[in-house]
This record gives sequence, structure tokens and C-alpha cells, in this order.
Amino acid sequence: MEKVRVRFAPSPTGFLHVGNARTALFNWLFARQKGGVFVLRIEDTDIERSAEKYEKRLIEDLRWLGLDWDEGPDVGGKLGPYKQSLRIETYKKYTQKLLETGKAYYCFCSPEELENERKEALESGEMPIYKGKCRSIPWDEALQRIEAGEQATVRLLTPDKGNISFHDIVRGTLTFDLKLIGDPILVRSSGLPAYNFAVVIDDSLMQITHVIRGEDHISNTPRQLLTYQALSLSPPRFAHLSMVMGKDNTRLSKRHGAIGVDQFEKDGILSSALFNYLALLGWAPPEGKDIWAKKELAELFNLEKVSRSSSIFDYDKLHWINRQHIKNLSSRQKAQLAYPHLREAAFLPEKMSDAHWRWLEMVVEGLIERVDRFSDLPTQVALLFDFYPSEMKDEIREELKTDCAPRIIKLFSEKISHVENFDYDKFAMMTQEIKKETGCKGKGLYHPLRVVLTARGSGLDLDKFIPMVEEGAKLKLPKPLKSCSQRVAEILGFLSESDL
RNA sequence: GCCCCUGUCGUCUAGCUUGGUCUAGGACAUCGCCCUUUCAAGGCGGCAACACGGGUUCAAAUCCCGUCGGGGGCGCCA
Repeated sequence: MEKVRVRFAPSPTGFLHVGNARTALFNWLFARQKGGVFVLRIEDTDIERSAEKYEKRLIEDLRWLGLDWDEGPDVGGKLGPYKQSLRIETYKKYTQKLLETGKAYYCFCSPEELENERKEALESGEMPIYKGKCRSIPWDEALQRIEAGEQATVRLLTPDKGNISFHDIVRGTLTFDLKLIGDPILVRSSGLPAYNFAVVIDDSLMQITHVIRGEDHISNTPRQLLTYQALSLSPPRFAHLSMVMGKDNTRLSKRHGAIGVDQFEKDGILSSALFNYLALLGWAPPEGKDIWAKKELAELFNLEKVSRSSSIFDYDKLHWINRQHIKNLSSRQKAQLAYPHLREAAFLPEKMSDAHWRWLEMVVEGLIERVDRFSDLPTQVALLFDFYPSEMKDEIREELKTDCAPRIIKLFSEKISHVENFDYDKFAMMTQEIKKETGCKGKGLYHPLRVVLTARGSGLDLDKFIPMVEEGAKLKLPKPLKSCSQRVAEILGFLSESDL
């Protein structure tokens, strides 16, 4: 059997959109599953919109997602160059061949003329296609006009009657009426190839066996098939993937949330999680679980099982998957991934000592289960630092109006002021003593202690909170962390007799 | 407007090829309970779908037709 060769062919006009990322991912999955070759090709024939910086960004985004390619502009390969702007001479050669054999012709119609023709067709309820006005211009005359410097495009001569059909791997047989397909422009008047022409030449020369792309290309396929025919080239197989939509079932756009792969990275989504989520959008592995590693997905992928209907991008599910992937990380990895977010929120110094890292690991390990993205971590960490007795809510003061609370607070403040190197063990001993001395227990015992230490009514388990605060208080941090004894001393001034 | 694709819980999907095993399974979300000094996390459970209408058949989510809904395309963009 021939070796599978697939490609992802983005135009460098911006960041990598998750919809495109999924197309790239499915190509990659298919290539790896089949032991084939994955090619990256840059389609930059639209010089107006394409830019070098976008190409770089695209490559970075693709790599971040965990994709690698066997041939491409940055890695080379036998069938390059892998950038359309570098292949202009090749396209010209094929254009010449088509022109000489009469399979294509020069079209001198102006954009305005074509626009009018289109409008008229639309008004009379027809499909707006090129009527073929320049087909009848004799070859000699056309050549003369070209030599005289007249602007012209090159169009493919297509049949007016009959059908053309092809087998789509995800959709089955698709048939199109040829009278609804106008002669497509192969070469623009600028001399640069149009998309439909360049893809055919490139896919053919790069020996692509399977074209896996978005559904928006379905209607281009018959035109491309006709081009293969005119060139006597054999076409690849096609698979058209459904679109990725936003919550309201319209095309996924910025107002739905993050859509650029780099944005997900900034938001603290792990690339393994985005990879996992995207792979499951429109495809399901035989075993119905949700959390998968890249490698497993590559083993199980099956293009024929890909869904035909469009799917909505669900941020909730992505976040849940992200949480599961975070759980599988080591403490060290979690700390490293958390650092940039906490550094940006000014909770951590630029230079981290070993002690800082140890503290960070403890903090992240304790707080990470409360969030599903690293970008949410600063809000949680802020709860460690924020201690505002003066802004304590009335309902919390109310809760202290019990028989136990004043006695507990008094005893605790005395004990903590006499102890050195406070830690959770000492806290546990103190609470046992207080329990005996006051007879208070359970919520009645712990709630006042929590309030005294946090000025809040709820939060982290105290066995986690105390070590985080105590260890943090020993470190030099951009914003100092108050120790438990400091907190107790401070809050006492705000608890008036009436509170107690 | 015309052409093409598509339609299972709110969402992602399993099942559809080869009708019966489907009182339609799983996951996310949501709701409730449990755990717990609080909040999370976690555990357990509930709610929730075959778009609609006709056929075919002993039997249809599964096959056929129509309707309606959604999406895409109709560029000297890709």
C-alpha cells in the first residue's frame, strides 16, 4: 500500500485559530496512525494579507500544541519548497501547459464587468457563475492582446453539462452539477496563482494522498478535480471536516472567548489538554473515556468515524479536561507552570530561591484543585495575602456572638503569643488544649479560629492554610505575607467588646 | 436567491453500515445527597435527547420520501 502523506496548509494571516488547529490535529493524528508523513505547507499567495511574522507564530502555535511535521518550510524535505511564494515558477510551467493544450484560456473581463454579471445573476435568482465570455476569443488574438500588455487572468475551461462526483471519506459520495460550476480563475492578472490552482499543483507534486480539510472547501473540490483532470494528474482522496462553532451556533469568534491557540496557552490551558479536547471534538475513541494522552489518540484515530455534523466548542468541558491533565502533573511541573501567572500578579519575586520554589510547590499543590486553569491561581493565592480585619463582614461578626467564641479567641491569642516557630502541629496541640479548657468543639471551635486567622468565614482547610502562611511569612516576597501571630494580634484590635 | 452539507440529552458523543439486545449508554454542565470546622475537591444519585410528518416492516434512532431547523459555498480570499 502506498505511504500516507497528508498536509496542513494554512495561510499566514494571523494566529492559529482552534478550528484550524483541529484540522491540523486530525491530519497529524491520521498521519501518525497510518505511519505516514505529515507536511506543513504555507499558502502565502495572498500577498496583501500574508506576513512573515504570522508564519512564525503559526509554527510556534502548532509546536506548542504538540504537533510535529516531517516536511515543511522550517524542516525542509525532498518535495519543497513548502511555501507557495517560492513555487511561482512551477505554477507558471503548468499554466503554460494548460494554455497550450487549450484546457485553459485567457480572460480579459474586468473585475467590474464580473461584478455586474454576478449581481444580475443574483437578482434573477441564478447561481452567480462566470458565463464564459472570453472562451471564444481565438488563441492568436488573445496572445496579441497579452503581448500588447493587456491585463488578463487564466481560466480553466470546464464542461457545461453532466455531473462530477467524488468520494469523501467522512461524507460518502458527493455529486455536483457541472452547469453550476463556472470556469475558475487559475492565475490572477498579477500572475500569481489562485488558491484552487496552487493547491492542486502542490498537493500533486508533494504526493499528498489524503486531503483532510474544513467543510468550507467542499464546493472547491469539484473545481480542483477538474483541474487534476485537465492536467492528467490523479487526485488525492478527500475528507471534509465539519466546522467548529461557538455557543450560539455561529462561527467561533472572539466574542465567544479565546479562539487563538496562544490565548489558551496564556489562560493556563495545558497543551496536552487542548490537544485532548480538540481530538474529541467530532471524533470519539472506541472506549468511552475522556482523558487521553496524545500517544494513545494517535494509535486509535479513525478518520472514517469522524462526525459529519458541526460541533460547538465547549469551554466548560475543555476546562474540566484541563483540570484532569493538571492532576497528572508532578508538584514541580505545577509550580513551574504556575510561576508566570503568579509572577505577573506580583506575588512572587523575579529571582526564586530554592526555599521560594519549595513554598510555591506547597501552595500550588494545595490550591490547584480549587481551579481548572493556572490563570485562576492568582485569585486563590490572593486569599492567602489578603487579610482585612477592618472590612470584616457583619455576618461574620454575628457568628462570633456565641458563648464559645470569645473564650476561644482569648485563649488562642495568649497561646500563640507565647509560642515560637508556630506550625500546624502546634496549632493542633493548642486547639486540643482549648477544647479541653472551654468544652467547645466542632464548628463552634474551629470557626472562630478561622475568623481570627483569615478575617473570613470560609476558605482553605486550616491544615493547609497554616503551613502556607507560616512558611510564606519567612520568605522575602514582593508583598509580605503576615504570619498567624501577626494576624491574631492585628485582628484583636478590631474585635470590640460588643463583638465578643 | 441558487447549490452543497448536516440534524440523538443544554453541550460533546455511543448506537445507525448488518432494523429487534435501546424502558437509547457515557462524559461536561446543572440539581440533590454524602464526606467535611467553612469553601472547594471527591463519592453517590436525579433531571434531560432519537427535529417533525409520512411510509416500508411483525418490528425503525437505525431503511425510504417529504417538511422544518442549523451550517457552508456562490471572490482576480484561502
